[in-house]
Amino acid sequence: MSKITSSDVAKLAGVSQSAVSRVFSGASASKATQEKVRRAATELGYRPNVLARSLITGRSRIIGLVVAYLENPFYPDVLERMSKALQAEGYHTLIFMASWTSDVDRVLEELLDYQVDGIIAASVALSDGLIDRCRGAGIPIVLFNRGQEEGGLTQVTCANRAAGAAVAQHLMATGHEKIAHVSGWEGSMTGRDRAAGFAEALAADGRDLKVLPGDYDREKAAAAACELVDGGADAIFVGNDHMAFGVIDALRHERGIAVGKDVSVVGFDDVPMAAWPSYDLTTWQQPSGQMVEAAVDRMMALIEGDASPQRVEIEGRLIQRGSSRKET
Amino acid sequence: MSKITSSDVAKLAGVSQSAVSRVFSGASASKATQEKVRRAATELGYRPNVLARSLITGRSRIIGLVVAYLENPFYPDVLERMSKALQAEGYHTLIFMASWTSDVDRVLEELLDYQVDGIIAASVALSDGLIDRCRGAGIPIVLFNRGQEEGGLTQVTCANRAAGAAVAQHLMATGHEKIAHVSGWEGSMTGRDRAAGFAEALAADGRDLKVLPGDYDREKAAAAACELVDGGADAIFVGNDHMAFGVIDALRHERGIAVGKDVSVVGFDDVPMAAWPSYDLTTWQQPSGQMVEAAVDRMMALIEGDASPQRVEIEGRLIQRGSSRKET
DNA sequence: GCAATTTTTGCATACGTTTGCAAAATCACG
DNA sequence: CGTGATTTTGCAAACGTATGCAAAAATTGC
Repeated sequence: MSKITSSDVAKLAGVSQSAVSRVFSGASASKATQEKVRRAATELGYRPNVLARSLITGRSRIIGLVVAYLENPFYPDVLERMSKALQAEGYHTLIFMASWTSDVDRVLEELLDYQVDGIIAASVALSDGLIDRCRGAGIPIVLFNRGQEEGGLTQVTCANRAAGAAVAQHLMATGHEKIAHVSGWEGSMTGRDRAAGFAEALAADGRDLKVLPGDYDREKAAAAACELVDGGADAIFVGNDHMAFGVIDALRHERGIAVGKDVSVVGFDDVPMAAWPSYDLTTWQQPSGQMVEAAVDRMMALIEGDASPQRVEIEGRLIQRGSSRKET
Repeated sequence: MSKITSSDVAKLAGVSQSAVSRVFSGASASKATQEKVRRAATELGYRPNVLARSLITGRSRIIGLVVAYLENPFYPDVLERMSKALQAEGYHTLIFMASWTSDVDRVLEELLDYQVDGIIAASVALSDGLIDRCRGAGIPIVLFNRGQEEGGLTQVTCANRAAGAAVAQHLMATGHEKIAHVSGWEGSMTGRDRAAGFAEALAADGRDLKVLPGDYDREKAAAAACELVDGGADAIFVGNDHMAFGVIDALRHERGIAVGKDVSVVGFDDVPMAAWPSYDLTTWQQPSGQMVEAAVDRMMALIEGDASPQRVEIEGRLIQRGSSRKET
């Protein structure tokens, strides 16, 4: 049973505890002591206690990552990238599942108890009270793939509005007549922006648009799509890939529709599965790598203190595949 | 800028700092002080500093979760459940990505630096040195969905051998002649057990078996399956669902094979996607809920100290769907 | 080889809690 | 109301580290 402390190492190395601390925290120390301390440390198997260190430095090198649901494969991908990117910066990830059932606030309070150096909220809305609290405690927040009007928070998203518009342009250019939309969740700005951009572009061409809510739910989206097609739609823009797969399955297997011929389906995200031949989904690519990079970069800047809240928008691009008609 | 400590609360409440501590750590305190302290605490917005508490109690209420890759949708599901289950027990999850590129050991050392109360390793092998180290430090380890001969560790897996055998029985009973297997990774006991059980059951019936390695990689598995089918196979058992989807896609779109008629494909895991009509995959169900429950339960017992290493095997069952022939 | 300067070192304190101990307060009960 | 038993309370010492400060050692210039 071991609890090796810096004092133990100090004793063995014949130096003071402070010397050991200095060697491991990278402060100045002579070659001689460096050597002695390192030797003693490896002999005893000593490693500094991060918690004790945090207590005194006031920085835990822990980032709290709040994520709502991992059913949509976009988020596991983001989680993996995020965790690795933070690891590379010497930070670690304390993860919190904020299923819309449990209230986010209580969960976030617990996060704060761990003295996290920052919070990244992926696809989760934060209450104003919480935001104030974090600001008071000097804990930076970065919103990932979710915008929020209030709070003046740093946020990293795709250029959703422009993307929605671009998808609309594409569908019009490829000769679709009755264009419809299965939207995300009304409470998410991300979803609203996509829908708004899409609607604007159609309106600019004098077309009207039928929208049904999908709420990021596969089944609900599938049902909505069926209803839209029954109403004569020949193109459906779906709020994300995860729903789009459900839509394709339903159209194909419940309605017997040839997706990509009779009806075009376009998704959003470009998760790996979108490239699989069974779906071959035309979709707007959200470059998760770039987005994660930006989020981590902003977080680091905020922690260093030399940054003010900022809205980062990553472009992305349309990936044309077989689920949508190519020619007019 | 706030850093409200128990002393601040004590001052406001007119009691000693220890009194505050006692109220928040659930020790005995009179109704009167309870009241005074709580009032003062909420007024100041005080919450105990978990790190400081951990330093003295020696328990961080953090569990380190090591996970290799989230590409296989089985793991996001597990991660979500695990994190929630631990949250419910008052623990939190520090996540570590151990991509086979970065060496697991270094990553785990960092985990230990955070004084985690336990480590759950999902689908990751631990070096003997690491295991000794953890045992020395009294940190319990639970292996999830991965066995390990050595080390005498607690592990939670599916009854892989029996499951493999059952799949073989099923394929024989439904009249398949040339049965083949795309295996997982040789380095994983989980994969080896499934393959072994499968092979044994076939051998018991006097049949031989062609096996090609899939290494849990979608593309590699797809190529292997094509090769097997070219060699005349009429049934393929694939080491997990994630690979099976690749296999189905390849057979269907590259070879033009009617999966479920010409060739049967059986997977392992029963991830949600397996039920989607585009794949409709016959597969062995690993009850992730039960497995997570067992893993967390074992972990709690180990932390309490009243448990010895144990191997838990969850049964699971075959889910018959359209990717395999039903009748003989 | 000596004074002036720089680097290295140890001492002591602080970080925000929990907890053993003994004193103080409260309670039960004749 | 007094005595003994019980509960509540404050004091002070931990937990394992970082760091300001002053003393000691090493380095430099001449």
